[in-house]
Amino acid sequence: MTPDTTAPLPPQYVPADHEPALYRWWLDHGCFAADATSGRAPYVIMMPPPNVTAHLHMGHGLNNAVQDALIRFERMRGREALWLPGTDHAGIATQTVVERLLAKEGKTRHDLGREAFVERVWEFVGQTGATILRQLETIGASADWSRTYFTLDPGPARAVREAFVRLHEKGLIYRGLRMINWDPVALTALSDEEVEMHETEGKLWHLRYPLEHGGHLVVATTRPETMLGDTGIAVHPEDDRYRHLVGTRVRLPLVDRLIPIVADAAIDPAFGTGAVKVTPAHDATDHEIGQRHGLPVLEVMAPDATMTDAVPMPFRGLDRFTAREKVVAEFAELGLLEKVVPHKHAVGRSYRSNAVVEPRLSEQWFVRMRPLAEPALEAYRSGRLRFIPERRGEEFERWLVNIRDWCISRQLWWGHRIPVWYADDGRHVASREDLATLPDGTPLRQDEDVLDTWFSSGLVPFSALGWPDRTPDLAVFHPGHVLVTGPDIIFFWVARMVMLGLEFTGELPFTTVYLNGIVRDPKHRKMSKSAGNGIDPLEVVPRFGADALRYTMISAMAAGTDVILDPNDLDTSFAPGRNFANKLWNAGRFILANLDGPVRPIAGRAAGVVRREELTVHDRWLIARCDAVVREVGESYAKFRLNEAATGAYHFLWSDLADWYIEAVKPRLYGEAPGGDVARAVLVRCFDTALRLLHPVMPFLTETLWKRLPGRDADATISRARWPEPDPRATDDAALRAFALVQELVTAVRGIRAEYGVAPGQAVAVTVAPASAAAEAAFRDEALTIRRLAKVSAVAVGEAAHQEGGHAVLTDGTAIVVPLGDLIDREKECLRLGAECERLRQLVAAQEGKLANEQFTSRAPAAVVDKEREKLASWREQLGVLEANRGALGC
RNA sequence: GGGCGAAUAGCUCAGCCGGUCCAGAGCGCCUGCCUUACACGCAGGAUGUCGGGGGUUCGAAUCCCUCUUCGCCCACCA
Repeated sequence: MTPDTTAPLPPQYVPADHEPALYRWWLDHGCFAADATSGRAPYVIMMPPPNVTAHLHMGHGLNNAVQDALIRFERMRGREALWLPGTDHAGIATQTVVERLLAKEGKTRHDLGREAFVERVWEFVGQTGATILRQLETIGASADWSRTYFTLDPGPARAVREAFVRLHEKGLIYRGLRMINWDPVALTALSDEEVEMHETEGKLWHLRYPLEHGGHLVVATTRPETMLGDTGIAVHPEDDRYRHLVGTRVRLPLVDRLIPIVADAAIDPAFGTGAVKVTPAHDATDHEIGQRHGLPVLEVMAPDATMTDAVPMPFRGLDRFTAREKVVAEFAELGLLEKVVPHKHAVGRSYRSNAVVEPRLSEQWFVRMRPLAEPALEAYRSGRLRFIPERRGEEFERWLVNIRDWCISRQLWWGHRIPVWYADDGRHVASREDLATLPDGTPLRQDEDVLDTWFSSGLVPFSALGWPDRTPDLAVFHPGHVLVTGPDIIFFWVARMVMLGLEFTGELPFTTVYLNGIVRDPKHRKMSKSAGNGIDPLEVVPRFGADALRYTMISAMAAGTDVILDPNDLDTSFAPGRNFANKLWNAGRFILANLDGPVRPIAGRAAGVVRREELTVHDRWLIARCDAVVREVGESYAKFRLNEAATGAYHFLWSDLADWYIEAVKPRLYGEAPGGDVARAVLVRCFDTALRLLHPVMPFLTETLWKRLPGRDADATISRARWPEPDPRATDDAALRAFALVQELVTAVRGIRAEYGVAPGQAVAVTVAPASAAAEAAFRDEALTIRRLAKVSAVAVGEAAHQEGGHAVLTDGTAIVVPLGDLIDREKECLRLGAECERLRQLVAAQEGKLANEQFTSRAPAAVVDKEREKLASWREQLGVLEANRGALGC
């Protein structure tokens, strides 16, 4: 389908009339497809695969808007741009969601069985995955959908097995009984990163443990229920309070078990009572202490965090928190509860189920991280890998320095099943599918567990391109360039990609990590569906348009800073984008409506090219401004300062082009002044440039308008148009200065008009006393502009001081007066001029002081001093003119 | 307990490897305009001890120290 480029344009931009059709047109014309055979320098961005658990929210909107802006920018710059999209199977998250759905039907996954359950999850992700991709389309994502991957598809799955096997063969993957983080709701092990620490106002219970031979010892604990599993007491070896007790025993209350008191240097004598109960089965530190002293490991808590049969009857089967209360109550009853003190401490919770994580001794698979971390650290420290903003790199570094082994097995059904097979005797015999039977034909049993989702995500920069095969895509599009993601997954994902990429491909998967901010509500809470403060992009796009959404977000976000949006006031939140989109639309509408016939080129050797002599001052000014903006915006994009790029183009379009140039040029377009064809040429050329500069941020609107500019054939697309480059020939300081004076003059007259309440329709006269020949020429050349924009009947050159009227002085010292007859109140005018003189006097005095200071003139750079001298001269000039005026008026 | 960041107009924020900032934007506010592109607009305007204090410097929103208030990350003190 080809968007209709001939239909009349309505005065208000209605995004829904253009965006969906245009997106389809882009797809049909292969605008986003990357070509591995083009030979052009590739530019690759790996899309952080959204979880298939739910629909996208504003955070995704922001993240993908940034990526799309970067990829479109590089595509226009001629790179073979590939934005590789995908979705993540999100093991634990997805399984949790589907289990909740099942729970509503009164079922558990065990009712279905593994195979049927997984089948069910596939159904679910088929729906959400499709929805997510459609959402990305609605915001204009120029991803190469032909290469879309899903982390559980056969390709990535093969990569996962290959990676596992290689790490295993290298001795970097091992299985072992370790203290791990256990989620008692999801019933699975978690990695350290998957545990979120929350500061909690808890309690520290001081419990008396009777000594075997009389008296008692007090221990402090935040988890009294674990005392049922105590197998020792530890004190610091140097602690004089307890030194004599080391080697003796206490009788554990409620359980009636004799346990030894041991000395261990890990104990901090200053904390609590200096005596620590040791529960080797349910605490990491305690486990180490227990090992050092040969204390038994007694499991008192089951995987679901209920108390096991290893505890005495009243506690057996109780939930851990019920057991806690009961233990405390019993201690109180027995007079063994010394005291309870408030205690703030960090409690770990599962990032998916939010359950309080329980340390648990468990047999799991681990990746030995130290050897993988070293090359990653080297890459960062050598500067080959950089972060924006930079300080995020320090977090990355610190994490790698303190890295610990990664628990990668999960007791889930949804995910990549661990590629390990066992014989019946429990021997682990193989890690390759083709060896899934023993030589004698006995079938082997595959490990029941699945891998941490992040194991497969960590491979996507190459697994999505066909690795381990040496595909053409892999050869061309790996390694990639920029990764754009949120700071919350630096460790989960970014670090793993870096380490695994270096390990398996020998290359960094990207060289720049751009961390975008987080979308928050006005109370600075992170937006989320569960908190009820989310904004749905699918609600915003139909109302304001994808371009408005994108512009609003990008312009509001300096690198790495958060974006605040009010979900209760979308009109205000998205006003900047909405208003600007409409402005752009109307500027385009105006320009297109005022074109008749072919438009002459303004540069090059083609026939009919506009000669420099044909250009007016405002023509030259706009061209020079445009060139400056091309320079600034290009640099801003290249430096990832997207907010500066967006707002820079915004001000050029709105202020320079629309407010000044279009207004100045109307008489020529309407045939009331000569040079209409030249005006059209300048207008089209600069508007075209502005559209290109804005295209990465506002793809739909810019394409819609650009297609209608003269000389475009049906298949032309701005998405692959050449990015504007600065043109040295466009530099024109004289024109910039001249038109700036005209602008000053117009603004001054408007100010005087408003000050004296001149009716909007009433023209006034103005007399100017130009401070230089250049100023005089500018006012003469732009007389029509001045007359139109300031509603002036005639611009007279002459002595201004003695005239009655509103006075002003421009920065170059040009005096102006607007005679206003009866409207002028001499007293008021004297006051105005007096105040202005006073302001200038102060500036001049301060500046004179500065320049009289020898320290300044001798130490500051000459350029700075010159600049300050110029300022002083300008202020003196202005002051002199104004004072002369006051004198002449008899103030 | 360590480490880091932020505090600039009523609101949301730019600027911050010192002078081009006599401090900017958007939104909001005030005044006047439906001027044949746009009232999602045009023109004009008001509003800031650049968190407090100290220091370095000829010169500081910008660098250093300190305090206050908010965030974030890391951490096995039970």
